[in-house]
Amino acid sequence: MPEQPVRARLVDVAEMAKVSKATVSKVLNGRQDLSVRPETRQRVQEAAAALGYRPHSGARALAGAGTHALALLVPALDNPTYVTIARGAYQRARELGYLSLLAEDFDGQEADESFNDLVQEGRVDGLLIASARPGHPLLDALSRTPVPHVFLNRSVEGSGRNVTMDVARSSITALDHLYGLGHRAVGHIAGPPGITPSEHRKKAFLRHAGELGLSASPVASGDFTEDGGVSAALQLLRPADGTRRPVTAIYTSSLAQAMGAMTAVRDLGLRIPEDVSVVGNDDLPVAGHLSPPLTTVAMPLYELGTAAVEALLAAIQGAPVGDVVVPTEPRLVLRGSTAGPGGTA
Amino acid sequence: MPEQPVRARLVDVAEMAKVSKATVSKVLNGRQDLSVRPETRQRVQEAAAALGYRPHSGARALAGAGTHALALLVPALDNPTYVTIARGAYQRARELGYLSLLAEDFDGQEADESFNDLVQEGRVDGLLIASARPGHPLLDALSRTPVPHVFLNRSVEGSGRNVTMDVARSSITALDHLYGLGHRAVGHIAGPPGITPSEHRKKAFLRHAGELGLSASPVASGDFTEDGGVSAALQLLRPADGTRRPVTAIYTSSLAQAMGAMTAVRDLGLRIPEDVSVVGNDDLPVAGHLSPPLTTVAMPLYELGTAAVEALLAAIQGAPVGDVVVPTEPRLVLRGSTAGPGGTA
DNA sequence: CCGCCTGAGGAAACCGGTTGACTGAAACTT
DNA sequence: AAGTTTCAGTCAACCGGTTTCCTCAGGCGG
Repeated sequence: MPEQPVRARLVDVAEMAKVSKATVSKVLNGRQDLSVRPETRQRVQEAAAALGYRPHSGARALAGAGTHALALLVPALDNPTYVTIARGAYQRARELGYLSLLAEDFDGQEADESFNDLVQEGRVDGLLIASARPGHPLLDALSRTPVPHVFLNRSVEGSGRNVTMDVARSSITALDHLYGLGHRAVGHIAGPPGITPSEHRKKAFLRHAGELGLSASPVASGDFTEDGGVSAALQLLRPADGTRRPVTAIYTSSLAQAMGAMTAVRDLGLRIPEDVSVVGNDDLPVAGHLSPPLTTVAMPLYELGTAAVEALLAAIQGAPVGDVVVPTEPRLVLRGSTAGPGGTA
Repeated sequence: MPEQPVRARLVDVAEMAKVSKATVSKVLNGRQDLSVRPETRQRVQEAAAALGYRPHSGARALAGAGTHALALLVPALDNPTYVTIARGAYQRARELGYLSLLAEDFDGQEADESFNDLVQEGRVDGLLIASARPGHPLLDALSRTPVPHVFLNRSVEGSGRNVTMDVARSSITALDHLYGLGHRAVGHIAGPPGITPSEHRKKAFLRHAGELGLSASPVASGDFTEDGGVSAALQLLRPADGTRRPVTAIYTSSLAQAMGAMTAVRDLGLRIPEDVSVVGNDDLPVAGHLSPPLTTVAMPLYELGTAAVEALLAAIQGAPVGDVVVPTEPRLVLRGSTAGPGGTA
C-alpha cells in the first residue's frame, strides 16, 4: 500500500532520492552554496513531495535554523479588532513560510508566561507585540533576553520598531464628517491613558476640533469595552460637575465603546441619530447589525497585521528595523448612526 | 554581573549543581526511576531556578518526550464563543504543564495547512478540534497520520472522543421560559445542517415543543452569523410559501443569529419584546449591551475548554478516551428581549 | 573477610535536522 | 601530461534535551 504510516524524515527522502541528507536539506532550503544537477534537484523534490515530507520544527530549530514560527501577543481576543489583525498576520506569515501563533496577554498578566513558553522554550523566532503599554513586564523580559520583535498598533516610544496606522487621520475623518453634518459640539471617548493609538487619536481630535472652531469638544476616557463606553458617554452627556456640555455627537476610540455609548444614549431617553450621532472606530461586521447600524471609521487592521509580519521577518533576517506606518488611509463607512443635529439628514 | 545574557541550557544547570545532565533531567521531570538525595535534588532545583532554566521544546520533542503543547482548532475566531472556549483550554492546559495554541480553521479551509504546520512539523502533541463537520479534510488527515485528539462542541458520531455540552437541555430551558411567559408559537433558528450541536438543539426543540403541545414550532436554518440570523428570522416571520406562521418568539442557535434576528424583527416594523421575544444561545458580554438586552441561555463554554484539555491529556498519557459531557447545566440569563406575547410582563 | 545488594548518580547513544569542511571525478590550463 | 579548477555532492559534528544501561561506594549478611 502507498501509505506512509509515520512521519517521513529527511533520511527517508534522501534514501528515496538516492542522495545524502545534506543534499536534501540544501536543495529543499534552496541554498546557493551547493551546486546540484537540475536532474538531482528534481529527484529530491519529487521524493519529498511523494513522501509528504515536512521538516521537524524542533530538529530544525535545534540545528540553529530557527523555528519558522512567530507569535502575536494581543491584549484581548474578544475584541474582534485583534482577530482581524491576527488574520492579516497569519496569512502574510504563511506566504513568507512562517507560522504565526496567537497568544492572549490580558493586559500584561500573561506576558511573562507567554514569553517563557514561546521564546524561552524556543518555540518562536520572534514576537509581534500588540499588547504593549508603559511598564509592561514584557519590556523587561525583552531587555534581559533579547529576541527579534516589533510593536504593532500600540507603539513604544523610542523603540524604533513600531508598526502603526494613521490614527490621527481617523479622528480628522470622523470629525470632518460630523462637522459636515452640522455638528458643532462633538465629544470624544478616548481609551485608558498610556495606550498610544488612543492618545494620538485624542490629540488629533482636539487639534482638529480647534482648527474647525468647535464650540465644545470634551473628552472622556474609558476602557475599550462596552462598559467603558457607557460610563464615558454618561460623563459627556451628563457631566458630574454640573457644567452643561450639550454634545450632539460622540466619536469613540473603539467599536465596543461606541456600542456602550449607544446604550448610554438610549438609557438617557435620547435617540440615535436624532438627538446624538455616534461614530466608532474600526469597521467590523457587527457594526452593521446594531440598531441603528453604526457609522464607523474603517482602519486598515488586516494590513497592520501583514505589515507587522513583514517588518518582523526583515528584522529576523538581520535588516535594520525602523518605525512603519501602514499606508492605507482610514475610510469612513456611513451608516445610520449619524445625521445632522436635530435629526436632519 | 548576575545577568544570563543567553538561554540557560541543561548543561549549565548541571554544571552549577555539580551533577550530570542526566540527573538534572530526571530531577526536573520528577522521574521515580532515579534515587537522589534530597540535598542533591534541592541543589538542582535551586540552580534551575537561579538560571531561569527552561527546557528547549524542540530538543525535548526530538528526544521523544513530546512538545508539551496542544492546538485548538476553531472554525471562527470572531465568534466570541470560541474565544471563551479557548481561554478555558489555555488555562487548564497551563495548569497541567502544557501550552495551548490557537488556530483558526475557516470551516475546513485551513485544516490541512494547520495539520501540517502543527502536527507534521511536530509542534504539538495533540489536537483539540472544534471545527469538525462531516467530510472535513481533517478527518482524512487524522486517519493517515494518527495523532491524539478530541472533538469538542461539534462532535463526530462514533469517534468516541467527543467532549460536548448538554445542548438539548438548553433548548428545553429556553422553551420552558418562553412557554412560562405564555408563548404558544415559538420559532427556532438552527445552524447549518451537519453541525452536531445545532442538530441536537433542533431535535430537542422539536421534541419539547411537542411535549408542551405548542401550536406552532417552525424551524429555519442559517449560518451562525448575523446575516444567517436575519434571513432565517425573515423565513419564520414572513414565510415565502405564504403560510401564516405567527410566531411570537424566536429561539436561536447562536448569539450572532439572535442579533441578526433582532435586526430582522425591527426591519419588519415589529418591536422586541412586545411583538416578538428573542432568546439566544451563549451568554457573552455583548448580549447585555444590545437594545434591548438579550435574554440568553448561558452555556458552560469555559468548562468545555477545560474538559476537552483534560480528555486530550488523558488520551496522550495513554488512557482510553470516551465521550464526555460537561456536567454544568445551561442557565437562563434573563434580560429585556423576552416578555409575554403582546408585551405583558 | 568476602561477595552481593542497594542507593546515588554518570556515560553515551539517540532524536532529526543543518552546515562547513572535504573529496572524487571531470574539465580546463599551460 | 601534470596541475589546477570547478562541479556535484558527501561526511560528520553539532544543537539540547531524554533514556537506557552502567559504575562506584558503602553497608550488610554469612
